[in-house]
Amino acid sequence: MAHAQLLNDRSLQLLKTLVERYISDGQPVGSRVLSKGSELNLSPATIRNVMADLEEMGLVHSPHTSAGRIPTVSGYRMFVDTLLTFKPLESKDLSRLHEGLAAKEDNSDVIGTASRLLAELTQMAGIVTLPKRETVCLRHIEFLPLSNTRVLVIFVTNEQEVHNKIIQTDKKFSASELQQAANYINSIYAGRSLQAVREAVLKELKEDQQRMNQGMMDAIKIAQLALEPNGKKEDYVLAGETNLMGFSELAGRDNLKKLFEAFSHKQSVLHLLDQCMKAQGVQIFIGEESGYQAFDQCSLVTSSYSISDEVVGVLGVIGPTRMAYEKIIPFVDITAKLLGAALNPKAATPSS
Amino acid sequence: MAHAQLLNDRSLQLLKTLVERYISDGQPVGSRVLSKGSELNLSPATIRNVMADLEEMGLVHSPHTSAGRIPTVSGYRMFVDTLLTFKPLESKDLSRLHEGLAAKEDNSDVIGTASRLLAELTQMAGIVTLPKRETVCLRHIEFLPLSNTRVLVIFVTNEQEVHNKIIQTDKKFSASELQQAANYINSIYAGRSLQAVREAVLKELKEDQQRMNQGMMDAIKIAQLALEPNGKKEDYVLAGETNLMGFSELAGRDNLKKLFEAFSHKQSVLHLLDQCMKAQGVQIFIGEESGYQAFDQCSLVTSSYSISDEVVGVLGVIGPTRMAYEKIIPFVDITAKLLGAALNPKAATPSS
DNA sequence: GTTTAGCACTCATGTAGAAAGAGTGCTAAT
DNA sequence: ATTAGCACTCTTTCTACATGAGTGCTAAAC
Repeated sequence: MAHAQLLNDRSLQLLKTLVERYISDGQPVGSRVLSKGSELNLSPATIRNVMADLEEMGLVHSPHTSAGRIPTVSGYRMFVDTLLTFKPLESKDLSRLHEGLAAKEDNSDVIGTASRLLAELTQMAGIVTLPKRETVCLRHIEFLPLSNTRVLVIFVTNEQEVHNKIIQTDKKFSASELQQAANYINSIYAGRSLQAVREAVLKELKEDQQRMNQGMMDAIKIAQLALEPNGKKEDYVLAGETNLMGFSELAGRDNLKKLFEAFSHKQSVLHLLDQCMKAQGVQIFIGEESGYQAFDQCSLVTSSYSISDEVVGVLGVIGPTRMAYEKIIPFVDITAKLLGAALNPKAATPSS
Repeated sequence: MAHAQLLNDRSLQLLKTLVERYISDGQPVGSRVLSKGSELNLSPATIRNVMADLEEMGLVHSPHTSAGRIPTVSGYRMFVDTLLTFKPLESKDLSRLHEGLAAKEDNSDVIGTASRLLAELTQMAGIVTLPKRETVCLRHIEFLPLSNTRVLVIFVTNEQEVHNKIIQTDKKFSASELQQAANYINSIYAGRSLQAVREAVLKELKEDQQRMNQGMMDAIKIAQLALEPNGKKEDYVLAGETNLMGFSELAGRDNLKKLFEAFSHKQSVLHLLDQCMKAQGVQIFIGEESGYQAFDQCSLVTSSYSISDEVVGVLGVIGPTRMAYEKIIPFVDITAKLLGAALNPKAATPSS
């Protein structure tokens, strides 16, 4: 029977124009407009037949009997995967990006800027995870005594990232003892990766206790506490959430509320972004595909970004499923590349 | 004529019950319910007369001819200023507060906790500014060379607050030169207030150039750059914004959007909070009183909080004008006191 | 066999009017 | 000064009905 080739070129062509139309108008699209709006010269009746097929295959669906069709998640998926024809970035957007993400000497808030640019230029929400390098170099470490056995640890990594934490030591140390310990650690381990330092310290603790004097022992013990993996506080910078409040399709019920709650809990969002990090290049979650109810009405277009070929973070755009994928996808792609470039240390050549 | 004593006790009593009623029900309240709901045994007709008076005075207003009355901003103002009978905190709220704001050894995120507690227990949005002390003590300072003439400055203030910034120096310094400079500054200025250090450094620069050697000169110059007032980055922690999305009175039009945009710009909010800081004790902005359009539909109940009698920040609650002031006001008041106590350094007595 | 015209049918949307309900303002009686 | 009574206004809700968009199906046309 005729069902043998349901998914022929013509159906796909029609699906494509349907999705495009729905994205631009936001209204269910009927056979009439589709008949006029497509290259194919087909009558509405024929279109209706095709539509029935598409609906049977779950690519399209009707809110009610006498409305047009709107794409389902699978419909969108097929659209972005195989039918999409990308549109190049508008040059004004491109120049805004270049201007905002130019590699700067002063380490101003590039991540924040990227997020804001994503939001501003797409009129949706922008999101950028903080870069997290696997290999973090210890540059310098410092211990300061606080009350009792508490010690304030400050350490600098990767040339200019400052971290600090408070640890509890076994016994009370004086300022000068701590100073000595820090000197010891700095002299031996500065320049090596945190990971390596951690391992070396643990090894020292286990094996070589005999041949060390008390000062070295103390230093090693303190360092061990100080460099304990830090319950990795990943984080992201969100911008333009308010843009999402303009979309009527999100406004319904407490959709918007759920979404914003997800934003402030961060947990699930981070998990979602983590998945995107694994995949090289642009990654897209449409509606329920994300697996998080709060995002049911949203699509997420992301791309990982890299510093000197090492993937260190993810950035993307959050908006209604009905978004202009053909523009957004290249946009996110380029932004990721520019951000990577802006963060690249070798780009810190003297300028101006 | 009778108008001579428009604002007698009875009118005020009626205004009070009207506001209370409107706050609890959210519906315009008419003469009938007011007649039954008040101690005074008055007929609806009498009430209507009083209402007409109150309306004439701008304390109350009618959405349309045949609806009841709702309080105007002035009405609310009169209510909170002179009519309000506070309700004590519910004991479970109180214990939640104590539990969350107990003075802790580890400097966990007390500010964030306070904000979240405010939000959670009031079911509105909580806001807390970061504490900003006038007298900040320099504890320790450190300089690290970066590329070229850039230097990473790390300084610790008030026992355990770590700050860092990057400065541009005139000439390139080696690590050991910087180390010396830091030692010099630490040995002379540690323990004194930042303000004092800044002044002393400037004075040295102007006057005593002769009697110093090159190392001291360098140290002073670097310190001067490092301690330049830092374009004060005041900030606040907001929590539970999403609670605001539940209130229908805020949802109308793009009210909510404006409000959230204000939250993310921070500027105007900070200015508003600054005003609250000046006034000791609880401060209230009702609706338009704030002067910011975004807050037109909101009320803001704040209180400054202090560390050892020095006002260092503001905290508060943001919600619809129709909020339960009689509970919120004492609540904010107590929270401010508890937060102050939790931040008090002398509370860091050894425990557990 | 595919495409199309025609037609009955469904369903959302919009309009109009009627009835109900709530609350007021005013007047006159208490 | 207070209150009962009453006419009036305005919102809300419901029904009925028309409109229009879009469909599914069938039978004719290509």
